[in-house]
Amino acid sequence: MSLIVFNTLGNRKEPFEPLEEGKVRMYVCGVTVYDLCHLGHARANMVFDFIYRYLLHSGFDVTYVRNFTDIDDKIIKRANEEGVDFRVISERYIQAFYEDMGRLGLLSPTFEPKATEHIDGIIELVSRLIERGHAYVVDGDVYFAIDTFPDYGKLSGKNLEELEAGARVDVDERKRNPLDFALWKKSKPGEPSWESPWGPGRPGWHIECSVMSMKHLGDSFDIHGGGKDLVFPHHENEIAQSECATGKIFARYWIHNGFVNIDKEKMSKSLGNIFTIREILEKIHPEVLRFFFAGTHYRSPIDYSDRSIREAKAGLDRIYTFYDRFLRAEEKAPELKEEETASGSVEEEDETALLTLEERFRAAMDDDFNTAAAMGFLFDAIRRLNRYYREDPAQDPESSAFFLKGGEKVTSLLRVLGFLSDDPVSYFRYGIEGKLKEKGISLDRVLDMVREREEARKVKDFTRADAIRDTLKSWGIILEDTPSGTFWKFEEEG
RNA sequence: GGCGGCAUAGCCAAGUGGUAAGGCAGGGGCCUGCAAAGCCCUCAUUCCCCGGUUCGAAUCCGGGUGCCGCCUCCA
Repeated sequence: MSLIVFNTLGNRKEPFEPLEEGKVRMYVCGVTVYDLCHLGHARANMVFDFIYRYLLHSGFDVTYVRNFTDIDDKIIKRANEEGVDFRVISERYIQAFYEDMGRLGLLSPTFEPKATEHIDGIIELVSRLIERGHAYVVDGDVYFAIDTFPDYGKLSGKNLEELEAGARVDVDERKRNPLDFALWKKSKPGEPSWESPWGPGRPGWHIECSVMSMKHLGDSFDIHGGGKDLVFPHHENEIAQSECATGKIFARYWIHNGFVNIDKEKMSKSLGNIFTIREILEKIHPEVLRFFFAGTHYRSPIDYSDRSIREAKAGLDRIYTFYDRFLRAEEKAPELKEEETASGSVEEEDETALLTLEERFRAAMDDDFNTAAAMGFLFDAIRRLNRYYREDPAQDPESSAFFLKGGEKVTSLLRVLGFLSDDPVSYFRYGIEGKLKEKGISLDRVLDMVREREEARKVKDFTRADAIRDTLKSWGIILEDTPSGTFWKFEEEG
């Protein structure tokens, strides 16, 4: 069993063989920090979080680099609008990025370099490209000459004639080829700039990724990732400039994630359907978003809508209900985990299903990180295990032992994908303050009512108990009576 | 116009040429004071259409149709 990944370079699945055995060097294009992160960023980063976590789980020593583009036109524009230094803008959004990604439960990459911290390296790489005849200086700007790289287009599957014919950009007369791109941009007066052999200026967009990836990962490394939209021109250009500078293969496996659509439409500023991560997290638990993303293969487009989120929440609720049962069982009868399995009360089919669970999970993940299939196996296991759950383990130790042992497996695999970072109670009450406030109800009031209802039930005053339950229901609160007490949570909503 | 991708139940979605995972929603039942949660049963003789290859195709090939993405800053 070994990992297969879909490589955009070549457009097919390939066995994954790292340059150095047991070690993976991975670079993922990060964000340009000029605004808050939206759902699309959430998906891209979540997808690579799944990949990162799975590679770690598979035993690889992973060096994961994700950059910040902290100097570019949009940042400058924003800074001008606010009348502040561009660093004020970039720092602000870098902090916001950390907050958002932290809340999404993403593991931190090994390195998170910033473009402005690598200006020397950028100048050096650009100089080398000029020396080697792959770049030329025009009036303070430096361009990469794509005609000097015969492989140009190999990633995106384009050929030069088509590209030139289809070029819609305004043709800059100073470029030798309309598709030549800027490595270094001369700065206009008042713009942030760094000294360089070609005069004051700043790096072009593509060059920073080549410099930062090679600095941390070497001239050649294993995985380079990003959103599908980066294939052309960004990644194509990175390959051109990197391979021309070093004469070596740049990244070997190119992984690109699909887009997020909103109600079947592309997210765009003009449609006004861009949701920021923090806006979404006001309403829904971060893991609901994680579950939502895990449900679709990373290369496919995914459609965000009230309905799809409601369905994702329902699915994750099921997982957390199971997790809650598992924790309770573990607390009640920890010794059962040590019990020998072979027991008459467990169906052979269920026993087998649990024994092969990890294998099936791995096979799915090994097949180009198929999280959706992996989740399917986990749900199958959860359904089977729920049959063996007993409120009182002492009544049926054999079943309970099976439930506990299976639960341990299932929860550990869920954690591989970044789930179960919360405890069940706080999961089910996520956003409680905001929700109660919206309805003008205090938490104490809810707690009192739940207590009062329990009292009423004890004395079999079911009319009173049901009345209270109905009232709570009208506030969107669902009650669950269990032998160990009454539990309450919010019902599903958008 | 060029390049690429996708079309699987009411919805979401996986699917390695061998006889359609899983989730959500729905229906019936068990459990429950009643519920909720959970469990059981049920829910695509069929995978956009038409041909072909094959003993056998959702999976491969050819031709349609329909969506989508990239080619311009974009995750």
